[in-house]
Amino acid sequence: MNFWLMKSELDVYPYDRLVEDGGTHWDGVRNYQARNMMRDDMKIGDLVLFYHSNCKPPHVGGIARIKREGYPDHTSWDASSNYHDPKSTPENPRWFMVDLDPVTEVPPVSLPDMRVNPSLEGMLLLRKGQRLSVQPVEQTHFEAVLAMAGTTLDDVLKS
DNA sequence: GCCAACGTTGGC
DNA sequence: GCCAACGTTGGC
Repeated sequence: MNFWLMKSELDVYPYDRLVEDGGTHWDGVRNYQARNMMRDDMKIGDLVLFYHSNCKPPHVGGIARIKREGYPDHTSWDASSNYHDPKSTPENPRWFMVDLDPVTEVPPVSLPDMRVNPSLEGMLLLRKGQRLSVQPVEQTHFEAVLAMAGTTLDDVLKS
């Protein structure tokens, strides 16, 4: 199993919405690194730290799970979509997405708290200047974030 | 609102 | 294939 972090702006698509919707397809990612991870590396059952960006403070607010592996992002060839890319077609899709399910909400684990936790040293999220909205997370880091939220991997897997 | 970091675009 | 210009991300 692999572990990931996915960013969502709090006022655009918060974890609450993922719960209300009973899962969602993660459309609109238009970055090649992020695309490659969604298309090639994310597997059903992988766990995701759901990260709220653009809020004070930014924080992990929930855990999600990959429900469906990478497939073409249909919004990329939808001319009426904000995410439209004229270079992407159904025959030759350029962008991919995955489906996510909510697993459990967690008490907010804030970015400043994560920054000062020695067990998170080296975590991609904490690197200066990183902007990737989809990131791999090492299992030790994933578990350390869960510990900060007062839970464990075992508990999450059972929920 | 600022701006550093980074990715993309397009002229050459 | 280089690189300047530009746009975006996202913390602060």
